[in-house]
Amino acid sequence: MGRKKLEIKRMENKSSRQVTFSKRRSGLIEKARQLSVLCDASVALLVVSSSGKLYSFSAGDNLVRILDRYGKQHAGDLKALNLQSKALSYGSHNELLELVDSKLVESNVGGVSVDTLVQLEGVLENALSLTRARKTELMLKLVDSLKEKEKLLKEENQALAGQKEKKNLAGAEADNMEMSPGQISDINLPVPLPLLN
Amino acid sequence: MGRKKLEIKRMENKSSRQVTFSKRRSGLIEKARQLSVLCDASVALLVVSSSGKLYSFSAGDNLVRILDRYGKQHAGDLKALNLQSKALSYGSHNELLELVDSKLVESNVGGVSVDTLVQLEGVLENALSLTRARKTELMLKLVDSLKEKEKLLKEENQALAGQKEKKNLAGAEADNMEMSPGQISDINLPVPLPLLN
DNA sequence: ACCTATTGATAATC
DNA sequence: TGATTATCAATAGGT
Repeated sequence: MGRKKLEIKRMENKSSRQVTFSKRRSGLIEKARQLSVLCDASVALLVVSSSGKLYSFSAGDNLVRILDRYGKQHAGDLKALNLQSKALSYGSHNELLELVDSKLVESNVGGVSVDTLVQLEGVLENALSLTRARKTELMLKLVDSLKEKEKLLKEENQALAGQKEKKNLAGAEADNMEMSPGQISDINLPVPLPLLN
Repeated sequence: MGRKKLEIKRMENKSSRQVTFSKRRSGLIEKARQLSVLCDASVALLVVSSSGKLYSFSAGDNLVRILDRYGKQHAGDLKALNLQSKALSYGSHNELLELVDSKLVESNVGGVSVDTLVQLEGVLENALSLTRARKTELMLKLVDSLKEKEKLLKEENQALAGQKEKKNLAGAEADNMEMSPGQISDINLPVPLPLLN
């Protein structure tokens, strides 16, 4: 559609190519918007120019959420491309993110209230803290039970060694552990770790 | 374009909405393809129908690679806003949010989008995930070392008990632990926990 | 950026 | 769905 029929192949003239890129990109975005509105759909559009500049657009839903949905349906593909970690970081706490996103969408029209975001951050962090705390608590129980067991075993061990000494007059070679309980405690993980690095 | 001018608003008739969805989706994809070929660009397109079905298309490059480029580009935005380092450092969320706030006010209309903030959420979550993962890893090491120690103690214990039996002909009352290793393993915390509840 | 001759996309219909 | 076609919309080339 234009003054001349245009073959669909790479335009050789650089300037007209740029002009066409700009025009058609706008047109594409408008079409995407219309599709979204008319048909109640969500559309995400990413365009990378030959010079590497990125243009993104979304309608009907937040772009990140659309990408996330794609990520969920193609976890295998992502894994193959070593992007799994990203997918997982979104996926595992997906519930929360969706909550956050919905709240964001809620307060979208009047401009996003930072106060709302602060509140959401709080909620998110709270939830994560809760999870961490719970996990830590349970793991600490595990560790405690193991230490307790170790203690009992050592006591029994010593008792047996004592008996052995009484009954058997030969020397004993017990207590030959490489790690003392003190050393083990020093591995000490429950301490907050530096974030990333 | 069609027999009648069509207002761009949600089509009420369900069946015609579906037909239009299908047609316009095809048209949009064709436009995307043309843009890619004519202008030597890469295009990624994700469409989610109102029923939740996902359609994806890409031209000029692999879809996942385009999405990945988006992720990197976005990371760049955050970095440009000097948020990345702060987000990754250990500072309080309030501090970070105040920074976000000020940046938002600064570049009010043109710059920072909700998408960016959502991405920020992702960064924070990622960081927290990493911390949790590291903590878990170290705690697992602790647990492993304790289990190893337990195993050694038990072995020694049994050896001593065996010696005791040999030397001392009376019966033995060893192995009287309340928790078997199996029971302890069942506490099993390293498994991802449900978020909130 | 703006203009318009033209081509392209598509709404209604079958 | 798929095909047809009267119309509307996008845009190529020019200014």
